This record gives sequence, structure tokens and C-alpha cells, in this order.
Amino acid sequence: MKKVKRTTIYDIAEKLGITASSVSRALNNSNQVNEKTKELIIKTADELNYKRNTLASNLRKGQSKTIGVVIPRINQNFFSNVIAGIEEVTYQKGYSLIICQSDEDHDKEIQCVNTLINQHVDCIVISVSADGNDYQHLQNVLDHGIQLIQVDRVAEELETLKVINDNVQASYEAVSHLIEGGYKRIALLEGPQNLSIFKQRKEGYLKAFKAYNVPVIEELIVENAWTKELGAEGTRKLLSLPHPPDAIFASTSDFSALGVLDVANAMGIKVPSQLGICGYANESFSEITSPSITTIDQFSVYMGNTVANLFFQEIGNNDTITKPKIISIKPELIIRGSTKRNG
Amino acid sequence: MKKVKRTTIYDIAEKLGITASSVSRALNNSNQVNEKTKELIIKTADELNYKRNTLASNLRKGQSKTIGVVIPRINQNFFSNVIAGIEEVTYQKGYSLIICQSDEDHDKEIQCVNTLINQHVDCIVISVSADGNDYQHLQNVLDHGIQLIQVDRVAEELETLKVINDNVQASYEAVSHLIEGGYKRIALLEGPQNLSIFKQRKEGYLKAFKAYNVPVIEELIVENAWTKELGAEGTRKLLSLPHPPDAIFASTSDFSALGVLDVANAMGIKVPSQLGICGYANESFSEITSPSITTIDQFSVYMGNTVANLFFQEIGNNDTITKPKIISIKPELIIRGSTKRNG
DNA sequence: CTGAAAGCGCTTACAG
DNA sequence: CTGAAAGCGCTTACAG
Repeated sequence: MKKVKRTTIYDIAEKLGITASSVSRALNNSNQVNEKTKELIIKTADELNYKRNTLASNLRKGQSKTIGVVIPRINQNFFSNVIAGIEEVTYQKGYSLIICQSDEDHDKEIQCVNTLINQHVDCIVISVSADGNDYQHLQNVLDHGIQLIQVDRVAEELETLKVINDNVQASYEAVSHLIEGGYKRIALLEGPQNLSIFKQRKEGYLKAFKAYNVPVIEELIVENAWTKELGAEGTRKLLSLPHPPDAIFASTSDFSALGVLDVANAMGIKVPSQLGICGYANESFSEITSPSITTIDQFSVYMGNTVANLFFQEIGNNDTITKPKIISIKPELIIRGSTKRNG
Repeated sequence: MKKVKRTTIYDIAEKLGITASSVSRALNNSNQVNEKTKELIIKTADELNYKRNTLASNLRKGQSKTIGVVIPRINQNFFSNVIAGIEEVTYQKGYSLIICQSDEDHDKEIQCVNTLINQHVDCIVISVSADGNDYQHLQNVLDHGIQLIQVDRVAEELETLKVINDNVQASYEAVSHLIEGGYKRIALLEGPQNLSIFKQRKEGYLKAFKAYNVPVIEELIVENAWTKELGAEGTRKLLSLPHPPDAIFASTSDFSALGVLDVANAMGIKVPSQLGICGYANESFSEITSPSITTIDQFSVYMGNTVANLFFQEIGNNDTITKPKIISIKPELIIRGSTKRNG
């Protein structure tokens, strides 16, 4: 690649016999510059194929107009939808997005966050990785005066802006739906309990039992079943119990619910008549399986929109101290074939 | 958010009674600085919670260590996989990724590209939108001395680095598979022909007919059927023909193949016995449908890896002129239930 | 090994 | 409305 000398405002100024100050003003559409010269400057800039150096501009202005996003995996529907939702809003405001994936690795997450601090991003949006629960690196973000917005998977103890789902309520509704459908032995596939979202989903599960006065059966609660493989593994264990469950709430994700369905199909167990299945997240595939999977829609794109709007609202806000705002989005239970026993 | 004065190298220098030059050198691990002072500087930087301002550093060095990516949609499996693949490699080299989505809109694509030029990214990776075939904005990238790598959906006429699939070969194999499976009337759902990938897939389709000496039936070729909805619509038309097809190659995507499957299911047409279906892209859901869908795996994550590696290889290369390199990745036909007529 | 100085490309308070 | 000048935070060729 050959090095190209780029046009700067000095080149334009020189060509027109004026100063860079005026050029800068004109290109920023300041009204304290003569209309005619402004036009001339813009025209010349265009002719010389001038592109502003955002780096220099931002350095001078002490901002970066950039938002950093740290998520566990880009290529997971929920997260890519959140990103798409953020991008929709930020793009219009002239902000760029820098994306990092932590790969569910706490150390990489720390590295990502540090890189973003170095980049002097104006805001960091994060969904924490499952592994690790030391949040010094996030405190560090705040200490640098960078806006921090947590989304979905949040470190609860950190007082920051948060955009979350009402996981308790959603799980409560899902399990209630199963109970009302006549399922008697409802198992839970739970996720890593250091993540509050998974704790809350368990809480919703337990709450439903209490509300309907149904006793909780401890042996039907399976730890750490939060991938398709682990979900399948947990299901095999559950179904080989002397008293197997007649429904499974895969609270961690639809991936794990898919593992359940696979095992059920492989064992010739009929869904939903012999086994009800409910997932979480409304991944696109959950509609396509046979039977389709009952799940919970988190409005992921909308969550992304909300994150972005929250950021812009906050920067418009000149209070010296940001009160920790938490926006909780109510998810929606989507009832599909995998739990429709009657009808 | 309160404004925080960040620690700079001057703060460190002042505290230690030395100059910023030395601090800079130490923090860049230069070996022309006393080992002991270096240690002291690093320790002090740590104590003062110093973070380098990458903006300033990059401005000075005339590089940004940033790669811009423009894709039609972030939340589409293929593209998010490509991004994940790029990120895997660039992250390790200390490069950041700025992501923009064009929403399949040519004007937005131009805006995205211009924003990235303004950001002085070192490289732009693009998969062009379907709409529009004027590539002045991409020429402009080259004119600014920015590396341009096209991936998957490429503007053929532009001589740049490209990472693509062998679409002709893949389609040829898919259609050959259908012919050998005994399907006699094989329809084609084609995509916008201004995108070369879709032209090539059609070419592969035609090539297979020629190889097997089967006449092409024009009425079985459906234009612009490249979404689930358009695929379904095209299928309805095809199946209501006096001589309907007994197989459909949804060359545009698995989404379109899914549309075919939905219509077939709704009409009570048995897949694969009465109708064979082949999709494209190996989206995760194609494995889950009933029957599962035969498709073509493009190794999307690997394509992303390749893009990144190509970039790093090129910047290591000091030739004044970059020869347009094209890396073609051979996709793989994945045979599944939707075309397994015998067995 | 260390410092003084210039400069990356822009913006903006100050003067006129 | 326009200019001269300083400065954002860093890096680096030059001198010693």
C-alpha cells in the first residue's frame, strides 16, 4: 500500500490564501464565517478530497464520539441483536462503535475494558462474562470518568446505569404456565449462579412453586446446564431418575432447551405430551424446531436501543453525579408447541 | 457524569522530576532508558492509574490501529461469524474493530465508509449491500491510501484484496447432488444479479445442468427470491405450475430455503420424497428443521480469520503497489434430510 | 541514557 | 468576520 499524504485544513487554507482557523470554522459550519468564503472552502475541500481527521478533532475536543461494547460473543443472536440495536441509534448521532468480545473469559474481558479506556471511549457498554466476579476493572471505568452501562448480565453491586430484563417475573410466568398446563414435576436447568440473571431466573422458578403451593423437588434442579451440550447432559440425568420430570425449564437459553429437545427426541419421549420444554431468549431457531419451543422474548434489539438512548440522555444531563438508573424491560412469554399439551 | 482529569505523561514526569520524553520511552518499553527509572516510571504510572491516550498516540504516529468493518447486518449469522473471526485475530495484535451496518442500503453504506475514512482507520473490510452498484466510495478508500478488503459480497470490477467463496463450484456440487439423487425438475431461487455471488451461484446451477446434459427449464428459475418471505412466495408460484419442480435450490440463503420448507409443509408436500430442498450458508437453524436442510457451509469464522491475516500480511509487505490478491475458500456441501430421498 | 523541541491535525478563546 | 496562537497528549529525531 503506498503512503498517501492526506489533505489537511492547512492545504485548503494555503490554496485559498486564508488561515486554517477559518477553514476549520467553515467545515464545522460555524456561522461566524463569511457565507461566500464558507462555500468556497467547502467546495475546495471537496475538490481536494479532504476528510477530517477525527482523531485530531477528538483529541482537541477531549471526547472520542466512540462507544465501546464488550460482550461475551458477537456471534450469538441475543448479543448481536443488542449491538444492532445500539448501532441503530448511535449511528444517527455520529457515534462509532468499537466491539470487543470477551469469549466468556474474565481476563480477556479485563483486557478489552482496558483497551477501551485507552481509546478514550465516551462510554462502555458491557455484558459481563460468566467466569469471574471481581469487578475492579469496571470500577476503573467509572474512576476514569467514562460512562458505564451494564446490559443484561450485570454486576449488581456496582452502581451504574443498567438495562436489564425482569428475569424473576419472566421465569415466574414461564413456570406458572407449566404448572397451569398440568405439569407436576418441573425441572430447572440453571446457569452459573455468580451471574445475577441466572440467580433471578431460579428465584422466579421458586416463586412460582410457592405461589401455587407446589413443593420444590431438589433433585430436579440441575446446576450449570447452560449450553446445548450441558443441557443435553442434564436432561439425560434427569430422565434417568426413578421419578423423572414431566417438564423442563431451560432457564439459561434456548440452546440449552434445544439440548433437552434433542435428548427427548432421541429417547422417543413425546414433547409436549410426555415432556414439556420451555427455553429462554427467543432465539430465531426456537420457532423452527418440531415442536417449536416455548420461550421468553427479551426484546434484544430494543434493549440495545434503550442502552443507546440512555447514554445520550445522560450526556445531556449536567448533574455532577449520575444516579444509578436501572431500566428493566419486561420480557414476554411466547407459548409454542413444546408446552401445549391440550390443544 | 463528573469530568475527570486524566493522568498524562506530564503528571508522571512532574512527580518524578524528569521529562515526558523519558516517561513516554519507558511506557513504550524503549531500551534507551535506564532500567531503574523505567521501573519507577511504570510503578508510578500504575499508582496514578495512568492510561495512555491512544488517540494522541495514534495521531502522532499517523496510524490508528483500527479496522473498520461494514456489513449489511450485524445480526445475521453469517456476518456476525465473519466479524467474530476477524476479531479473534485482530484483538491479539492490539487492533480495534469499528463496526457499521449498512442495512442493505447503498446510501448508508457510503456514509459508513466515509465515517471510517474520517476515523483514519488502517483498513476497511466490506461486504457490499445488495442495493446499488456504484463503487466510487470504495475507490475513494483506496485513494486515501487505506487498505480495502472485500469479503463474500464483492464488487468484482474493483481491484482490491478479496476473500470469497467459490460460489460456482459450491452451487455446481449442490445441483449435481440433486441430479444424482434422481430429481428431474430442479428449480432455482436466485438473488439480485447485481451481486456477483448470486450470479456465480446461478452459473454453478447452469453448469451442473450442462455437465449432466439436462435441459434448463426457464420457468423454474425465480428471480429475487432471497429472503424467507420471497422464497416462500416463489415456492408458491413454482408449486402451482402445471409441471411443478421436484426440487428447489434456494441459492440465496437458508432463510429462503426455510421459506420453501414452510410452504411445502403447509401444502402437505413431503420433503424430500416429493420435493428436495437445498439452501446456502449453513445457518445454525438449518440443522434443526424437520427435515434438516441440505446446505453449503462457507466457513464464515474462518473467512473472518483469513481477512484479518491477509491484512497483517499486507502491512508487513513494503511493496509500493499491492497486487490484488483473491483468496477463494472452498465451501462444503452438507447433505441432510431435505435431499436424502433414498435411505 | 536524558532533555528540549517540534509536530501529528485539529479547535477555540482572545483580539481586533 | 478573520487571524495568530496555544494546546489536546503523545512520539521521536536531534543533540549532548
